[in-house]
Amino acid sequence: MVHMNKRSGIESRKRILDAAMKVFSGHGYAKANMRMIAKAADISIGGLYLYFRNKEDLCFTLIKNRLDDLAGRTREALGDIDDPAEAIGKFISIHIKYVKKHRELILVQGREHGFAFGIEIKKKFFRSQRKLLEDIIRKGIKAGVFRKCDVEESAKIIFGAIRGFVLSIVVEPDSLFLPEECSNLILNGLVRRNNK
Amino acid sequence: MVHMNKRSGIESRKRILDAAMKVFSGHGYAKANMRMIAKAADISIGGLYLYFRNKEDLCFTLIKNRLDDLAGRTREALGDIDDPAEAIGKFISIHIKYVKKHRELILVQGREHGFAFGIEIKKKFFRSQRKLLEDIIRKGIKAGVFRKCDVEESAKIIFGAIRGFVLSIVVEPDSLFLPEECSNLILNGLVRRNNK
DNA sequence: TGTTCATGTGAACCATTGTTCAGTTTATAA
DNA sequence: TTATAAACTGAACAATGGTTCACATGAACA
Repeated sequence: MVHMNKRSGIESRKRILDAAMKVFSGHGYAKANMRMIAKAADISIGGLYLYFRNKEDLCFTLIKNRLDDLAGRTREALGDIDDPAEAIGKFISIHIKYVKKHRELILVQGREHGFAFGIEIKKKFFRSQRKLLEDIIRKGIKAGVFRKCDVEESAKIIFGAIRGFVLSIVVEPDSLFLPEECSNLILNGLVRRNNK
Repeated sequence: MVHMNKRSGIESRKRILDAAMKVFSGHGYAKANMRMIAKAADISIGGLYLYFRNKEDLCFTLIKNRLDDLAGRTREALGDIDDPAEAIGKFISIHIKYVKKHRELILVQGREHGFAFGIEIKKKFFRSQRKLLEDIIRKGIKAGVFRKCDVEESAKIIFGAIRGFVLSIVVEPDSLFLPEECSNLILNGLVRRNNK
């Protein structure tokens, strides 16, 4: 056995995160174990604990990174859009595209294992995303584009629907869920318009 | 210790299912263990295995029962509704109400533990529910009430949205998600109608 | 009374797994 | 070369938990 130890700490940490991502994704939190992650990261079991307090901390870090990333991308993308309808469409498409790219980790977050870990961080994320939606809706109503409605409740419902799209894509990766179709439904509904 | 054994088998099976429901609901699949279920069902650990092959089989039976029940209720409720818009509303409200009643078990199904158990049964359930939606949409288009659209894709999206409502309610039981508001969005969309 | 069998028991088995810690290795600098 | 500390190792520990099995119980019946 070749000894490959003595690498830079920062690099090892990254390797562990990458490996953990793969292992958690492939097996889920409960069935993934530290030995698998250690092997995948080409480090010893004990080595893992140099960089993460425990299994939970490791998974938590993974989730937090992803959520922060998505939140940042969303804010950024919405920055230069004025049309509320277009903003809603963008909001939806960002989320759908993000899922298709990071399907694996979302599988892990699901409901996996006992309860509440990372629940706080997730709730915070959801709240901030909903706030963005609320801003768009308020703007849309003020501009006369959207119908008058309870802004908070609507944002909650729309974000709920998006969560459903995300979940469906995660569970059935082959299903289409074209962003345009999804936002078309949210924007225009199922009922036929008079002027068409 | 009083010996309470020698009860009818069928009754014991029911007691076990009730107990399992409570325990799985309260702790999730992974953290629930056979000892807890045995105690809650007032039976011995070994006794559990007289009625269910293993932990998975026990949980699977629970889920299957619930899904069959919901599928039956849906079919029944939609039977005597002709108006497509009303049918969509009913479909949504049935699901939302069902979740609020059986929140616990849905928590268990989530994504819990490794992979695929009960996945087949769930997929079958989803397929059949989507079929119901497709029928409603097709009828609505034919009647000129709904806009022309890809029926299958629309059903998938709407069912996806409903899944999101369900998930949101499960995770945040306090949130409202009024059925009327939800179907209003699905039916009419966010954008303001001309005639209003 | 004695036999049968469905029903029930729970200690014990065994595999798994998160975590620790006493010790090893190597880069760096004095 | 030697000392120091950061990086790393993996056997061992301790707890958990699904499952089994040899045995017990009691209702029904001959």
